[in-house]
Amino acid sequence: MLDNRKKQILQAIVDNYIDTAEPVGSRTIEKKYQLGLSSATIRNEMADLEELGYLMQPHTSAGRVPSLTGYQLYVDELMTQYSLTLEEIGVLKSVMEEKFDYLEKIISKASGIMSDLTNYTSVVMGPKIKKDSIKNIRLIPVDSQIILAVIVTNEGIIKDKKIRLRHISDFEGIERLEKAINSHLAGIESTEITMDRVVRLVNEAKVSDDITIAVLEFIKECITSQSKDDLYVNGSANILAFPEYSDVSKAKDFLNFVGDKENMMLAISQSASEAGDISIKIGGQDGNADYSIITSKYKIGDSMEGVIGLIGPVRMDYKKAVSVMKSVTDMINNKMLEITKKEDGHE
Amino acid sequence: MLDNRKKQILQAIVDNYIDTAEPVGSRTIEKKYQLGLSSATIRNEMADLEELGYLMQPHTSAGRVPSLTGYQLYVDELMTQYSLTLEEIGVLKSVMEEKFDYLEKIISKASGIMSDLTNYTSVVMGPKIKKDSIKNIRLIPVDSQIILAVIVTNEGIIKDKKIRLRHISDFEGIERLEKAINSHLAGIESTEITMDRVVRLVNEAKVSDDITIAVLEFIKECITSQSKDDLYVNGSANILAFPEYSDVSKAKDFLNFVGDKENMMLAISQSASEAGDISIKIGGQDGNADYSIITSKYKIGDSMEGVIGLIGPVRMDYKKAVSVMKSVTDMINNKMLEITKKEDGHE
DNA sequence: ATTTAGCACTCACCAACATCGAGTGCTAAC
DNA sequence: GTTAGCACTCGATGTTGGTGAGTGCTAAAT
Repeated sequence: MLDNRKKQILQAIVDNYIDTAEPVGSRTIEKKYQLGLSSATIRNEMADLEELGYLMQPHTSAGRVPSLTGYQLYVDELMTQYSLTLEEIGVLKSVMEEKFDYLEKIISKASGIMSDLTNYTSVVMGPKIKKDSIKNIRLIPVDSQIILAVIVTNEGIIKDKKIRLRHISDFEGIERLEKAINSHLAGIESTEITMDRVVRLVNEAKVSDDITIAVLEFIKECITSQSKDDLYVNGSANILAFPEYSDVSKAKDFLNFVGDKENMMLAISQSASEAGDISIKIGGQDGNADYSIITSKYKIGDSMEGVIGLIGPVRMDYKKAVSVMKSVTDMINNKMLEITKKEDGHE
Repeated sequence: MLDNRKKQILQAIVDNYIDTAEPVGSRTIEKKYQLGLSSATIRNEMADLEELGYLMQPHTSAGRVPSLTGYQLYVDELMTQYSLTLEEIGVLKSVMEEKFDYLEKIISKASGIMSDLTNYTSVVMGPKIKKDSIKNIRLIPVDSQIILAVIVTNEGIIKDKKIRLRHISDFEGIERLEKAINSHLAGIESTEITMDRVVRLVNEAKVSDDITIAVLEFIKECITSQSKDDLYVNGSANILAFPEYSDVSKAKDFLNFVGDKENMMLAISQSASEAGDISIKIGGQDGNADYSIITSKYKIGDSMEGVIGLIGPVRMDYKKAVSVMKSVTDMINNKMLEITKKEDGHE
């Protein structure tokens, strides 16, 4: 479709624009990137690229700026690899050497690292538990009103939640419910939590509905990972460093977007679900969006998976972002392995 | 010290400046506030007020702006009461009617409401548990590596934490530890958690040090309220709406300040501890601060207390902020009463 | 048939300059 | 003690012309 020379030029333009945030002109390309072409030729090619929709001109006598399609082509075909600097590797290493006990700490640290290294806004979604890897569920009455529900996965990760009820008296019932849930659990899907199944459970456990429903809600939450508490956002103030957000109202929009956790979870999980390992969503596709979202899935053994993401201006350093994200994903995987391995060694 | 007329004029100036964010001149005061004085007289008084240190002039031919001491006098003596509008009362009412099960939900909702109503950044610190109101502590091993530690207060509020250890085998030891802690608990102070005490506990429980230390750490956290998870910050993007933060670098400083939870907890608890019910800290006193912090304590029965706060530009609508804060504090108290009453009815 | 040099043209950006007006301080009259 | 009047200050706003980076086009060079 696009001949080689056009691609080279497009790549140079995108690279340069990502770097400088300024429309790039033909002379800049001629001097900075030795393509063996005169500015006039580049000029002609640029006119072509504009006609094809890969470039845009803010005004007649300005340089060119990549269009969304331009960025798309860039991330799909043109983008080169970025290698982390020694310093960056150092930061990652130092984190690798820290001891982590809990999933949450790793997750939140990962988010911090990502935003530190990229200066973009990072977001990490706590893992959802895969249906078939729940080792067991415990229901512990701690008070006359509160049950602590705990899910333990095969990998030894636990999630817990307090369930508050009007009054608990039927302790044996809760025990029966615990048993009933554990035995019916194998391979439960969130969509399979139907009234039917609930009725059967209630019958078996002979415990009041409200307890059962609350517990099942919790399980569903773990499977679909829809808890706001599991979302870690970092470095949203970074956005202000980018000239495209020196307009305060734009910055405000952005911060409101990133601050709204529901919204954010939706955006992240949508973006992630559509693609495989790493997905890049270039601004404006949601209609309301002036920024790009890069997401990557991480896995904890076979039992859990979650998503990490970076959000920044459309003029984002995609190659750096992608490479940092890969490293962080690896880091999470390794650190989790460490935690879960520890247990295996002992049992 | 200050005669009445000077106070009136100072009040008018502060009120107006809070409203408009613009230096206020003598003519404005003459027209907007009927003090029965000509602009010339007001001018003279303003010159006096400036000499006394209550006002400042950005430049020779501009109006006057309150100085920090000016604000201080204003909040101490001059500030009138603000009554919430019907609309604002409506918002609060609608929240009052919602059902809340959990402390955390109320807390986080309260934070949201506060920032919505004032357009400032709100922060709510989860309550710390008073030492003498811990009903009991439970240690529940849920896995070969994890103990769930749960504190239940007299009011029926619970806090819990996962404690991960290398390997747990000594289940009886944990039970002994639980008993030992519960019996030694009466009147424990965070400062009293010394090596000494730990040793004694370990001796009594005959369980390994690391478990004991981890559990005591958790208790300490609950007593001193030093958990980052219990801090809810809302509406930090609001700051961008204020002209004093249209300078992006200032806005960035602010957002970084508010985003740093450790920092924030320190600032809030310092501010709150110094005064009684409501404390107003006017910018700059920390050296690094360009903004004001208003804090108010809330209580849950006799067993817990926490802090809510508002952070905004020095030119803050103090009267509104204070009144909203009072209402929200009341709301928290009432809602908590509801939750804890529920239990009393049953027991 | 490309590529390139050359040139006229466009347009954002900036500095210099003038203008405006809100606000002051001071003096003199009330 | 208060106020009217006036000269003065100084930031904000608007205008103007120059500058330079960049373009598109044409004609010469390869």
